[in-house]
Amino acid sequence: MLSERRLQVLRAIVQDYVGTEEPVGSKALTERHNLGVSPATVRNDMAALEDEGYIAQPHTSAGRIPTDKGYRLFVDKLAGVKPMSPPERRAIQNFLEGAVDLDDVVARTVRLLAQLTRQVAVVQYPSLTRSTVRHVELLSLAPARVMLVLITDTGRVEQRMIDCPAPFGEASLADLRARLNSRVAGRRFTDVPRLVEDLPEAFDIEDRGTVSTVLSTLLETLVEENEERLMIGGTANLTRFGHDFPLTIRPVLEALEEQVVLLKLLGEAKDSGMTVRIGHENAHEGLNSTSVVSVGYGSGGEAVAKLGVVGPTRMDYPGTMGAVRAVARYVGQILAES
Amino acid sequence: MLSERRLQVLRAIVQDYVGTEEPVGSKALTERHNLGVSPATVRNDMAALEDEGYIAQPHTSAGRIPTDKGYRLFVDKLAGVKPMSPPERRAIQNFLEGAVDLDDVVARTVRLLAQLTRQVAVVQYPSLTRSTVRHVELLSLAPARVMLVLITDTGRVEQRMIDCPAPFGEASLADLRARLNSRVAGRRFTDVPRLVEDLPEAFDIEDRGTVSTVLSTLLETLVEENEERLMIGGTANLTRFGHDFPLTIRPVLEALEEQVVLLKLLGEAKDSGMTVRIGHENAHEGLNSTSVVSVGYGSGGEAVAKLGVVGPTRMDYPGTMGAVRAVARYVGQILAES
DNA sequence: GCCTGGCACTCTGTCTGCCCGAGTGCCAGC
DNA sequence: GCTGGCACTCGGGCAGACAGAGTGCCAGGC
Repeated sequence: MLSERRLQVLRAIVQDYVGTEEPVGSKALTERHNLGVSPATVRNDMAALEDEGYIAQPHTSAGRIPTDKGYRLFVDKLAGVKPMSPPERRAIQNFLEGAVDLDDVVARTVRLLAQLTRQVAVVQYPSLTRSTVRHVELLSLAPARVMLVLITDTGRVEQRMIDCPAPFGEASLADLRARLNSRVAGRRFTDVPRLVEDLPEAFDIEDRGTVSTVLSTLLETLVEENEERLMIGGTANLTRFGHDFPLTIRPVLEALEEQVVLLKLLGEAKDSGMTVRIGHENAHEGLNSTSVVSVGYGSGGEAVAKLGVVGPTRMDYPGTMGAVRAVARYVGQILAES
Repeated sequence: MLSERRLQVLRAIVQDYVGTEEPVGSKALTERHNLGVSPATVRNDMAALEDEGYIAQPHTSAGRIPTDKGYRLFVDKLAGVKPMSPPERRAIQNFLEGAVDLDDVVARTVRLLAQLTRQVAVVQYPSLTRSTVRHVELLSLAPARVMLVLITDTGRVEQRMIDCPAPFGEASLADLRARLNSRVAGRRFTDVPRLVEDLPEAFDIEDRGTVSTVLSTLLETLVEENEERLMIGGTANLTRFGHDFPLTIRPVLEALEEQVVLLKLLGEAKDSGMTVRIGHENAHEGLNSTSVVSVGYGSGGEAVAKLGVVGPTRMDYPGTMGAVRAVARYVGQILAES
């Protein structure tokens, strides 16, 4: 177990390193922090911290930098979440309130997060699987061609073109539309399959094929995972990464281009509360020198999607966590209102 | 006027520099290209080319590199467009044909372009202003709340929430929906305002307010320019830019994040034919050391949007132009089919 | 027992001087 | 107008020296 002072030393090292980007030595530490002890004592503490694996030396006779394990301890025990100041909160709220539609909400959220944290922001679109159906619309485009439009409570709209096995009259279509909506409107996606199961039986035999086709398209749309879109922004902030660029930045950019990777990344995060993955805790190799701070957000009490930021392990964790949490909260509010 | 051989020398310089990324000297040139003259002669030609501003020396006693003006001449006079090979064409077609909806078409196009050219790809969504209306749907969500869904011939769907000034019956809504569609379905966006102008007059006095509100929302949606979305990809290719990164890459990343900048960039390109903007020809400062190759694409003979790539001025112009042209052509085909 | 000041040691980053190679410009000759 | 030759310039790479920062350890003091 580490003594109180050693934890303080670790905290000081993390804070200084995050600020200066340079390995921090014992002398500088005592000068900048009121530890009440001399550099020599701090050196002893540092040696202990190094033995435990919390900090490391890039090379002999350099200062120390925190390891992933050190950051982990810092985040878990030594630092809280820095709340946003009232003016900041107001700015966030104002900025998000100007949004005109869902795309805009997401786009604004990305910008905001990127600006506040000066890092790369990732925002997942409110997910279909968690939300409820507001309305299903069926449009006849041709005798045997129907367009399905699904509107969700988060304001998202999905459309699918359907080629029917047989021509389908306008009356039958209206009938199907009415029955469908009375059953699924306001229901959660996960309940829909059960609710429409027996629907084909209510129709004439010659229409059943089409009804089934429409229903299965609807169900596909509901579960379609590749439709989990997301938006990223602030990649220019990657240039602040370190001085040894190309090698560091390239794999990160590559990872960010792969929506699949990002979705998995956000998916791995806890559903509730904030998740911080530090360095090698990230499964994806390209992100081994980054940390990901993510949190769920949603219109009700429930999270419908996640958002977060990707930055160097050497990041301002309290500030970043504060910003992420605040943004998630306000986005949730905006979604609930609209 | 430059002699034939001097043009050949310029062409050789561009080709070598693009290949090696290093200033090219007279000796290397004569070795790699069959110019039929000695290095000394080439040196004289180089001096002339430098006087004219086509090439430059990074410093005394280094080889020469092309200037923007040199690339311009190269693109205009010295190089053609390198056609894709049949296998490449087939690969492009196969890859694009797998797309399931418009989003997917655009996403695949971006990936494809980025991979083929190994540069940053930018694809504009088929623009609303050029296309036609397939269907307008109105849904009553609450007594005084209507959702407008606009479906375009390119498969794009836009939705807007409308708060009505007065409650609006289901019958009136159906009436409006029918009248609206009979007038605008299949028509170009630009014609819509004229076509719906007198529509409110057909309704009872108490409904006119709502009808007008709906119509104006529709018109807004049609012209809404900020809805000109685009997608980019291949930013990881920026890391191949040069060895002096941070300074070069940062402004480019920043420019790429600004949709407005990119839209303007594509907007500046000619409507037909391929546009190549080299280095300082780009209005945006951050892109002064990049070239942009763009071209319009569309489902019919007409361009509905643009796509292109952004790369270092030192790029393989013939190859890039070939890839951009080929992709645009096939995307056009895919859009026409769906 | 813990903290402290002092001292020797190590390593990095930087600066200097040096040399080599690549490339040029120019000139005289064919 | 082309060519070979020659002197000149400049950047890159390498070795050595040096200053600065930081450490580890030890003996002494509270």
